[in-house]
Amino acid sequence: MRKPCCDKQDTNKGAWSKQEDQKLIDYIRTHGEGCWRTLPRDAGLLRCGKSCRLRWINYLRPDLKRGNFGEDEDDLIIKLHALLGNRWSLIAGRLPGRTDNEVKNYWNSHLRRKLVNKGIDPNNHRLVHSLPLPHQKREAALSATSSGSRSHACRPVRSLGDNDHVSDAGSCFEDDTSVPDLNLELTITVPSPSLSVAVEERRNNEPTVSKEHDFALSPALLLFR
DNA sequence: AAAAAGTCCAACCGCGACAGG
DNA sequence: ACCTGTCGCGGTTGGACTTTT
Repeated sequence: MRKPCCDKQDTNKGAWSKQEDQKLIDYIRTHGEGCWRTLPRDAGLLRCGKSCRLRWINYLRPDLKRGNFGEDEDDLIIKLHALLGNRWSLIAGRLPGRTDNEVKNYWNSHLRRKLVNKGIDPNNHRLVHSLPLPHQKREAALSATSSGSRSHACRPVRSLGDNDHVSDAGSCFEDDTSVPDLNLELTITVPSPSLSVAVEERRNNEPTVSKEHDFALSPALLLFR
């Protein structure tokens, strides 16, 4: 049995108050991020570290770009999802000012439906052969929302066997029914330091089976660099 | 106008990865 | 090599808000 991450009886849960936000902001401004475990106590917050981290990353960080997603961001998310699956942190990493939670929510509430309406299966980004009839569209769209069929989204097909072979890139584009117009080189222009680091690490070290790294040398993804 | 249904999003939970002892 | 603590991620939930009936 795993220990709880913190002493739950002494922590607040639910929505954050303005005072709590301010305490967290003030503390991080002074001391920087890090050591989420001790931060709540040091900052005088009755929250668990996880909760503080989440609040900061998803809501309080000064570099967050809030507001509606643009068409270009939509396209980019769809393309990255086709490539990476539900690895929201990686996808968000390509969208400056967006968080993984925000991207995930946006995908589940908007983009899934958008794809379904275009006759594309959001799970594997392939064209659905029999497009829904107009009266069926709404039903299909609804069933694709987060509250409809929660989860079961696309994971890139991988064969992580003993040799750690990765086949992410081809997973969603294996046949002619996949989304045909992906042009990652044109769309993605700003190299991510973190991704570059990941790739460099992978080059310098022994291969490891790691969530951060296992896609890094995928041929298609090397286009990002 | 009110109830029901649908949507959105902040926050929580559980798990895996990883570092350090 | 194993254990433990911490962090980060993705899945899921709860409830506020909006739209439809």
